[in-house]
Amino acid sequence: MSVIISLPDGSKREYPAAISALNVAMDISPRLADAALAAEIDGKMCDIGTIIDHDSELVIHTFKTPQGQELYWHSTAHLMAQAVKQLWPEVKVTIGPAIEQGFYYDFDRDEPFTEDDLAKIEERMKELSAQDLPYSRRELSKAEAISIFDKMNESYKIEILSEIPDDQVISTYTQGDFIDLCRGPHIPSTGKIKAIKLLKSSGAYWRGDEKNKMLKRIYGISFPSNKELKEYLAFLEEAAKRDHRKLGKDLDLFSINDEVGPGLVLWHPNGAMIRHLIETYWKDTHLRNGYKLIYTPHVGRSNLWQTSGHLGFYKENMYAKMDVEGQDYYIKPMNCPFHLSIYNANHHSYRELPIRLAELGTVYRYERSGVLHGLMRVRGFTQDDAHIICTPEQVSDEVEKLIVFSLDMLKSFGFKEFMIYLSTKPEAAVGEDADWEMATNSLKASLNKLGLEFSVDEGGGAFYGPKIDIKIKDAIGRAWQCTTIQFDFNLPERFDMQYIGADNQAHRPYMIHRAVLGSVERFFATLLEYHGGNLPLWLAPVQMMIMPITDAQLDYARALQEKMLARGLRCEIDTRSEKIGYKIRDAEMKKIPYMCIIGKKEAEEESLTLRRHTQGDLGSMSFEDAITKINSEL
RNA sequence: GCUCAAGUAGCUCAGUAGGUAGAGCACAUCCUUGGUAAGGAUGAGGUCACCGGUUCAAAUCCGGUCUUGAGCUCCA
Repeated sequence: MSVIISLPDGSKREYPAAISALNVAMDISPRLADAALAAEIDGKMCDIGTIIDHDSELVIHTFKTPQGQELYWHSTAHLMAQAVKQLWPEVKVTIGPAIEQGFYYDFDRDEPFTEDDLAKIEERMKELSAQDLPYSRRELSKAEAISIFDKMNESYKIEILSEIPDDQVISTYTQGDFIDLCRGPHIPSTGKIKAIKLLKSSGAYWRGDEKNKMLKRIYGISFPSNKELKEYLAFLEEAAKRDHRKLGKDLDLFSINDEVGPGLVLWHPNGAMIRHLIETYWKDTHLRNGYKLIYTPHVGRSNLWQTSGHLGFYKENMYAKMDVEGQDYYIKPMNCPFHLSIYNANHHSYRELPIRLAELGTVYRYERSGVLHGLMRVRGFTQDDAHIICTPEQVSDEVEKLIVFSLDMLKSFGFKEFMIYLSTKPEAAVGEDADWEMATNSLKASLNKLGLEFSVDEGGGAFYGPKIDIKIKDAIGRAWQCTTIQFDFNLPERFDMQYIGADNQAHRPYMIHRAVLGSVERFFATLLEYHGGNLPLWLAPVQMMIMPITDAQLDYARALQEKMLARGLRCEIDTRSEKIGYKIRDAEMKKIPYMCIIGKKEAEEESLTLRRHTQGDLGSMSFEDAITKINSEL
């Protein structure tokens, strides 16, 4: 009985009898066999040693495929657990999955793992890797599994087992003296894990629930070669340099201080200038795209929040009420109720729709202290908020415009890669099914029409409507939400919003709630990290520094500055009595895009010498040539 | 909010058998007027996060509070 195996490149191989995936890999090339970590047989992930006894499609996974990496890191997590159990037998193991970059394992241990502990564990892992222990799979019944882990006093494993259906086949993986409950598959042996680095330890709740016990988590990463590990560590180092908190301090952009309060941002002049430029651009773009700008108060009476429902479902995130002449007021965590109040101030005809109300609205939310993070998570922030109120017929057109509008705006700040998510109806939701369907479909249809790739988060929508989120990555690959486009079936109802249709009847409009940048603070942070502090010329707070070689050129420098300012360039002069090298170094470190150096020669010729940050000397030229050159970059 | 770690000059950091603080950069003044990433001298600058305790004596040891960081959880 022969076995025909189809490979991803479309080729087929025939074998006279059943054969292991590893042997097929060997047959293709010994190098592949060496790199092989697991097999995907007819779409199912299996150990590389799995015997194939019928015609199948086979994919061999190595560290080069995402699935291969995942297994590799998962197996490394097992290796780490083995090392920990050998060093501290009393520690209980819980779970240890692979994550996007590496793996972690949660342990139940009273004392935290110290730096020294991590080093010890890493050392032991290397020893175990050198022993090249095979990961061997064993299938057994639930009862058998329970008895094994019960003997080892691994109560967390018992808890996991107790939740698995009785008839399901349970598998364990053993390497050396370590046995773990695991679905698998795993890499063939510990020897494949060549380079290991344990990165940090921290606390984590059992099953992510803060009512449960706090476990001790260790994060790590591993690679098939030291070279790859080194590259990864270098990447982390590079990323740290781009951290917006560091750049914010170095470039004197913003600060957050204890006296003022955590999560509340102070914008210094340089940061404020960048923010001003972002906001001005934002307003212009919105006006050009049919939005109306509005302004609304920072506080509002409690009945407003009663109507909106925020006091019911959002109270935990709101600051405590304040008393104003016996009335309760709240500082706003959202802009929507104000925007809707503006809509409701007048009667509206279907002829006016869509109405697009936009505001850079500053909101305050009480965030738990542990979640604050630079400008990314703060307690007071400005949403680039807008509400689009339209008729059912206008919905898909509006959604499509909105997606294009959002992506265009993000692109104009230099961003190129986005992750798009579509979130659909959750279990508990308000609104008619027909509305949900119509809204979700128009979101999906628009994304498809625009040829955009997106992932669907089934049931991930807000209770009041489906949404599209666009995320941007920060320096170390963490994704942060910027754009959110959300349907809202809740507030139009609660605020009894209406428009008069062609039939002279009152109708309920559709409402889309959206933010493109998300919040100015978060966007500013991602922008800064994305550009590593080297902002595009149009966003640089100081675009040019004029540097006279000696004091003799000061007058010429001032005249030049005036001419630059008149042409709209943000330009300053370094008048300090320092050498040119010193001034240049200073301007380079402040990441000022253009340096304009003038000495005796330039003053006599009425010319200037330009230098571009990150590029160096551009040579001497006339004032007009310099302006032309600079303008070409704007 | 929880776990762990940390908080010393504007910034980056030294400072443990407890004995009332130190460097570099930045800043000020003076000298120097020097052509593409740090010229020299002098000086000023600190309630060692805050509150309490132990001690003859606390940046240092103990307790509490605040803040920051890494996570958990949550979100723009």
